[in-house]
Amino acid sequence: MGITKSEHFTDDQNELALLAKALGHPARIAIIQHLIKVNSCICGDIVNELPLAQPTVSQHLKELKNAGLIEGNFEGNAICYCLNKEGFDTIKGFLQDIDTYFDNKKNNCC
Amino acid sequence: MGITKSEHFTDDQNELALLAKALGHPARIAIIQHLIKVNSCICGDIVNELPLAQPTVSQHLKELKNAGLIEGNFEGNAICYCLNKEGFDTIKGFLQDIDTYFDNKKNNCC
DNA sequence: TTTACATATCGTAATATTGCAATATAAATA
DNA sequence: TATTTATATTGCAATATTACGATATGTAAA
Repeated sequence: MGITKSEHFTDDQNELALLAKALGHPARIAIIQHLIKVNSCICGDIVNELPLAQPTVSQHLKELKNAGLIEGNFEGNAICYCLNKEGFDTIKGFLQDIDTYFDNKKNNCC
Repeated sequence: MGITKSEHFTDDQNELALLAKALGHPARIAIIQHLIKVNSCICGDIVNELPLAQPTVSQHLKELKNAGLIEGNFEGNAICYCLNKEGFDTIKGFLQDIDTYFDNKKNNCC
């Protein structure tokens, strides 16, 4: 079907899945890694960093923005992109739960 | 197209994207949260925990396994599922890079 | 060796995603 | 205002994902 039965899951589960899904493409990972690498916001010219056409990059940026992982603000002629801490904090919370699992796991059948 | 241009990205980027993609569905988040909640491995009966048909759950488990996020071993009649630390450690490494970004960010235009 | 139970695979329909050319929009500058 | 530059939107083709019924496979116990 291709349609996800979101209504059967909790808001928490759906939000985490949306965040993870937004990270689930190498172009979007590359965008985020580039932001990390320059250690700053990127004001314009993110298209030339990626091996994809401009409309495709625009679409990936939109998905990251919709998921709440990046922010984009007009800076003169261009748009300034930054990572959005909130989105990543949600993922971090999930990974902390996983750490707890490994710290406390009772049964080691695997 | 629906086809990802993996060959244009690094192995690192492709691997992270695959891991994130595997987490990018609420059913798969639910499976992992259930493993966390029971604080142990789950030997059988994971189908009844989810609002999806058995073949669908089997498919989701397969994707989590392929991504390296869970492990499954035969335990008598059933299969025992556990979280796989390695996969999650890769994601944690990525999030640590993001922490570094927020700690050191030079330019605060956003 | 049947039977029962758990899980995997196949086949298929519905929908989503990816990518890009063409085009539109928006802001700065000449 | 016209031009340039940066980004977004539209429309579409190719491919991927999701879901499940039907069925196969594998394991343990009767």
